Amino acid sequence: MDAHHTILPIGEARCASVSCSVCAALSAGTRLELARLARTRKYRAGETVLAESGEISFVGNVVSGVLRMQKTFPDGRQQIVGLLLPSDMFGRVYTDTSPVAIEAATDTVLCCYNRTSFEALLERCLELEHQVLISVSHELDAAHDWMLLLATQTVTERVATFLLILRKKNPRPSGCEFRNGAIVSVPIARKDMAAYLGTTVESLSRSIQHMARCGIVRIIDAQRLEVVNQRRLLAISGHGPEDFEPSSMQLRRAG
Amino acid sequence: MDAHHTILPIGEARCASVSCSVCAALSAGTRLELARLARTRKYRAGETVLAESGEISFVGNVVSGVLRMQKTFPDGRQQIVGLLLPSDMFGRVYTDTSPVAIEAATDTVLCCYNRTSFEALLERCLELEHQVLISVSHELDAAHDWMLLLATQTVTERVATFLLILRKKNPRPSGCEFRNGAIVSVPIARKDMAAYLGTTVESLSRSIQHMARCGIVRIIDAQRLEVVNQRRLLAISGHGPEDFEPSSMQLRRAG
DNA sequence: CGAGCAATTGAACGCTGTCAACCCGAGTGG
DNA sequence: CCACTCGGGTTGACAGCGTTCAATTGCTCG
Repeated sequence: MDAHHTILPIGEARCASVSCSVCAALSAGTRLELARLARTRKYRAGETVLAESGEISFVGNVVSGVLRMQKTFPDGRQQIVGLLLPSDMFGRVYTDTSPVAIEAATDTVLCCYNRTSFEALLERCLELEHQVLISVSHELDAAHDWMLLLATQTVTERVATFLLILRKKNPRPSGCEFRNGAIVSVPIARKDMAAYLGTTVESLSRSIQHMARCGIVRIIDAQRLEVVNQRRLLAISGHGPEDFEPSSMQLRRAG
Repeated sequence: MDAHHTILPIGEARCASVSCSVCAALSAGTRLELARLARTRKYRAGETVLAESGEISFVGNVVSGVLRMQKTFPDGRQQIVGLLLPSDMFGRVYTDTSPVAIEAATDTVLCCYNRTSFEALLERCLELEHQVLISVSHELDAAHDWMLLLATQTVTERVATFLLILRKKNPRPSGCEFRNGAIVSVPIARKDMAAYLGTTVESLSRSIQHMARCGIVRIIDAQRLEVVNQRRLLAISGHGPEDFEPSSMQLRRAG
């Protein structure tokens, strides 16, 4: 209904299929077929990409920005069940309606494929279906991890875990290694962060300020935190160092 | 290491492939190939089927009993991230190690397939990979639903939701329609129920006893509850009637 | 400059986890 | 047959974490 977002033909942003985690593992031929289907869409922060229980007319992957997958209760309570960062796939195949709402948490550029066309391609390309299956499996793993976090950890533990995840995902900016490499940029607002961590903005703020007073992090601004004492951050998170080492991430990539 | 469980050749329990949700959608040919791979395994309550971070040597589906998928923190806190009831699939393809522990919550009979053989079959049978993809997608939906429950609902709300889910899954026993049809059998112990609902046995007990005092349920024994007032149970759960469809009899008074 | 939003801070209440005791049925062994 | 043990389940008292309500600050935008 609302057409605030823009749809561009290919060519504009030259949809970065190569940087999509699913596409990256495909053969050149399949990737070419995918590229033919690709359309770029841009959304402003707050706009809805796919509505909860709404029709899924397209799927795709994030080029830039952040999408949130969220579910809402009849009484209004809502929870973010997943964040989608650049290269992540969104949408669902073989299903008509989306079980979650997908919204732009920031201004966002997406690389989209018409769902039925994508499904048709799936039928022909075994390797593509293969990749999609692996992608959904990883999403399931992430969901299980988050269930553990939501059900057993305190708010401060969750915040610590979230910061470590961000630190793992955001490869340190070019040239930064020691102190500067510990700067974590939070790509979303406190409100979304709270909804993702299953708490409130107030409790979230208290946790962050508390960690700052303890000298664990330093607050540069609302979106940027410097990890001053990573050891204590790890201890607070309740995880072992192995859960956030860059090496463990690369091992999982292989299918 | 522990070989308490028993492995039987086919024929014994005549692995009920037809009652497996994934297998049911397959063609006769594919089903036959699957049946050739099938081996029956039996586990006693408490035994481990697949260890967390352990090798996945086989996959399969539940014939009878209940499996729990659980994750454990370094400090010992643990959370059940999913229950597997008869006809549900367990295990994971294209992955060497299991991200969750899979344990028998009750005495259990499984229908198992060697994982590599199963994967080889997947490569040949598009429809099977198709079904597995759909199965994992549904698991993901369930995980998202549960995240919403864990993060936003109170313990009593979770209990109500859980009972309604059980009521939906367990088709009413033969011949029972009205009052008797409202008897929900809880297939697991309080301890597992608490771990699944992200709470403690004490809080769980209090919630159930409270609902009993309010005349919403009647406690027959620890494993069997009668739903006396389904309307209030639905109201407590925070869901609309549509979320638990088969019980749409409630709305029928108008026509 | 005022409106509006994001973020923070303070105070008080309440849900729920923790610790403890208790009940009860099922084994178990004398 | 009884005493004992053990595990599952229930109940009570209590403290604490976190939500809720409320107020304040700082910033952007019109």
